[in-house]
Amino acid sequence: MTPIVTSAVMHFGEMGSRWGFNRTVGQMLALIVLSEKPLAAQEIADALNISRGNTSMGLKELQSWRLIKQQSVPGERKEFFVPAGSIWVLANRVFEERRKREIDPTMSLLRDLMLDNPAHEEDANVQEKLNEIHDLLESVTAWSQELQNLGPEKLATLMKLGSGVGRILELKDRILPAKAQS
Amino acid sequence: MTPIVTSAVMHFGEMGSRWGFNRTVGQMLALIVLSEKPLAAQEIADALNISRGNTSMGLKELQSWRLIKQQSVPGERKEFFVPAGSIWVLANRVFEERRKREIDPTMSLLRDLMLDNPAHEEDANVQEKLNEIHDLLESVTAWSQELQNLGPEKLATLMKLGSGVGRILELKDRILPAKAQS
DNA sequence: CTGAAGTTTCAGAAATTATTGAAAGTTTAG
DNA sequence: CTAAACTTTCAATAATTTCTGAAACTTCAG
Repeated sequence: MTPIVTSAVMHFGEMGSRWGFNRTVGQMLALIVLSEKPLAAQEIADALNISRGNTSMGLKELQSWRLIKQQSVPGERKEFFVPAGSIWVLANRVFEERRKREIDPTMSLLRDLMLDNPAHEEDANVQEKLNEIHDLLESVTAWSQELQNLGPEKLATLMKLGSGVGRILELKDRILPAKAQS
Repeated sequence: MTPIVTSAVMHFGEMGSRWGFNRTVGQMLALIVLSEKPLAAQEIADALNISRGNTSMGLKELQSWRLIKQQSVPGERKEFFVPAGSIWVLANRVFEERRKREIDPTMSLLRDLMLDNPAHEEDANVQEKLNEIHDLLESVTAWSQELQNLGPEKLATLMKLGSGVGRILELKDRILPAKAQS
């Protein structure tokens, strides 16, 4: 590993836990993404100085996040690993996976609690608050979906618009009917 | 605590670590948000069955996230705690705080690495990839800023638009000049 | 079928993170 | 100033998470 790669790998390791996986999994991801060629499990273990067993578990986890995929190299017995797609794809996968783990279970619980009939009078207020949280989470997830569907280029266009989005929004009543008309 | 509140508090505890804080901090946040009245530290410790010391640290952390604030109740010696704002405000704070911890350090490192002059030839490719990651993170954070500035009502409007956003985007060249003209 | 090359599993060890509770600190009423 | 009421700190301990490495497993060439 060149010094630059080493820095990046170390950093992704440290950040790993904040991003939802552990140190070694973070390092492994960085290594695989930055590598020019497919990497074998043993190469990864050697580069990062971790046990072969740990490497195997880490690869399994990265696959469960759909961030890497196996690739057979003709003539070679062992399996090699490469990123599951472009940076944009990988970022989307992380988002999606985190949504599944961080938001979906909460939305589900909130829905259930809202259906429970209140056992106490103070529950009315509580349910209202839970409802508010639920709606907010729903909005945010629906929105991030929308952005994902746009793809990176359109996202960039939208970005350049900046606060212009607010302005467009004010105009939408004028625009959309016109569009419907055509 | 009513059964509904208990369920919610427990759930926020379990999710806590995924959201960036630990179990008890998650429980404390839920309790404070769902409570109708300001809560004293001792009440929180009792309700959650945790030590007074742990409570104190948890409150400190919630304050560092700017999710709760202290409130003095006239005639009372002790301090009480209430949410730092509406659900929308709290959600924004969590987003912002997480961005600071999860994205900003990485962007900063990536910028530095991109400035380093490559020691090896294979670094050229690596730097290109790092650059790509950097730009993506930049886009996403700028966008989430934008959404935060819009506020909840406009976000809702935008939401209803759904995939219409894509369509509007196609029209923007027609719209924005018109706007500039007026 | 055999064994070499490779991978996965998992019990225990190591490392990290969270929690307690007692001691030290702070604030205020009197 | 003193003492009661309350809060914070932090060393020790408990709980949790991660990592290792040896054993079990799989695959395939010969």
